[in-house]
Amino acid sequence: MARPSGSDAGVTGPRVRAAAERLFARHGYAAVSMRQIAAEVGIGAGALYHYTPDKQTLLRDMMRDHLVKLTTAWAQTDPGGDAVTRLDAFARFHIRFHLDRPDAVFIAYMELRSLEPDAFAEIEALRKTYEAVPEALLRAGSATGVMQVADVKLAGMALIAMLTGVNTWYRDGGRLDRSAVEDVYARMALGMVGVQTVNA
Amino acid sequence: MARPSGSDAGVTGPRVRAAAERLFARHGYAAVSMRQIAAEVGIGAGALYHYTPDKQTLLRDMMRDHLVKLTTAWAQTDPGGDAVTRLDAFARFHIRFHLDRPDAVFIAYMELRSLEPDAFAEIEALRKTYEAVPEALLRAGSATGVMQVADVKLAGMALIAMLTGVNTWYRDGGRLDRSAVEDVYARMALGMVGVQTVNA
DNA sequence: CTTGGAATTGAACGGTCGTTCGGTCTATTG
DNA sequence: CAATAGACCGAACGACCGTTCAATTCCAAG
Repeated sequence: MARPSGSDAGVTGPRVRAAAERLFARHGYAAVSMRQIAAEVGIGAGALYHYTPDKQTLLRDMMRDHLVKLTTAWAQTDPGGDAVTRLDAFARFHIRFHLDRPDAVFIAYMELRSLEPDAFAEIEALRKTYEAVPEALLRAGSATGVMQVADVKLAGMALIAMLTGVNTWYRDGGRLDRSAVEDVYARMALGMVGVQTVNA
Repeated sequence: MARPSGSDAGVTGPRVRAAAERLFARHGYAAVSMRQIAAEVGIGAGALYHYTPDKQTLLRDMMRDHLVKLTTAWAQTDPGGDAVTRLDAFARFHIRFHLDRPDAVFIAYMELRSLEPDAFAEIEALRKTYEAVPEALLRAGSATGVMQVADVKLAGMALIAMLTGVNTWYRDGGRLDRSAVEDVYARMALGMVGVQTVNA
């Protein structure tokens, strides 16, 4: 037998990427076999090669897609205006975006080491593009004196690490919902750079 | 041939653990073979089994050692006294301890998924023990009113994520040395919970 | 100087890996 | 209704996996 009824590249392609994302996030790139991905989709291992030239490209494409979406989504969300408003918006955006796609986030952070040199360089550049966002924002707030930032670069890294950390513990249906978490973190983010907020 | 001259379990054992730690951190547990570890130590793969019953135990022991050392080291560093002093000390301690053993830290954070259920439960419990440290500390500062903490649990997680994040970018010989990094982060940690520090 | 245990080798086990490919069937096009 | 394009199967490739084990050699104790 071959080519079973109902087969359709337009459907199978996305399912391959989705299955790979789930499995890579759960078990790690190296620990997941092409046969496992294929089984999840319900096809033979050989058929995967209609959708990706190899396993490495599957990973690379998934990381690039995530990072490109991340930066373009912020560009569309950035409210502009004063630095405090923008920082508040950034903190909330980052948490929301990351909580919406935990698997992609996990992979983008943890599988950098699984990338071969070319792919690593590409992905690393995209990551740095996003890291420049809070940095520019803090620099602006620092320049106008509304924020007290001892070191813009460090504060930017600290901010991202703090916000991304939400993904390690947040679970839907827990004590706080997403918007409550956003509130608490936005306030801490502002406090971190010396902006006091009302309502203790 | 067998048993070459100079062989010594007292020397080889630690070298096996060190090689495994380096390789697991660099490439991930699943991506490292017993043969690679053995080659790094300069012995055959079979000889590894004099030092560990299996690969999984190698990982488990390494994670347990790290987390036990982490909590006992804080117990010996905790200055006691008021919450602000202790939080400052905690931030500095966490950064220093983590920068001193980046491989062990990386593994403890990233290879939880590589642990089989029993091992996972043990390691997870140790991790929670340490996470309770900043939480208790923030609760104390919040109770006396010297800190403004909207949510103790979240602030504790945010603090740890922020501090651990230093490991992702810090390199010796960079723009700032360790104590300068400690200064900046300790200040941000205090700001995060509403404690303003002098000297903007 | 002998002897026994410890450290190690290297071959071997069954299994899985990523990837290739010839053949086969289905859906679509003309 | 015939032909073509392409989705898929399943077997096969060589390589490597974690682990075991008999054989071998070295070191230390008596």
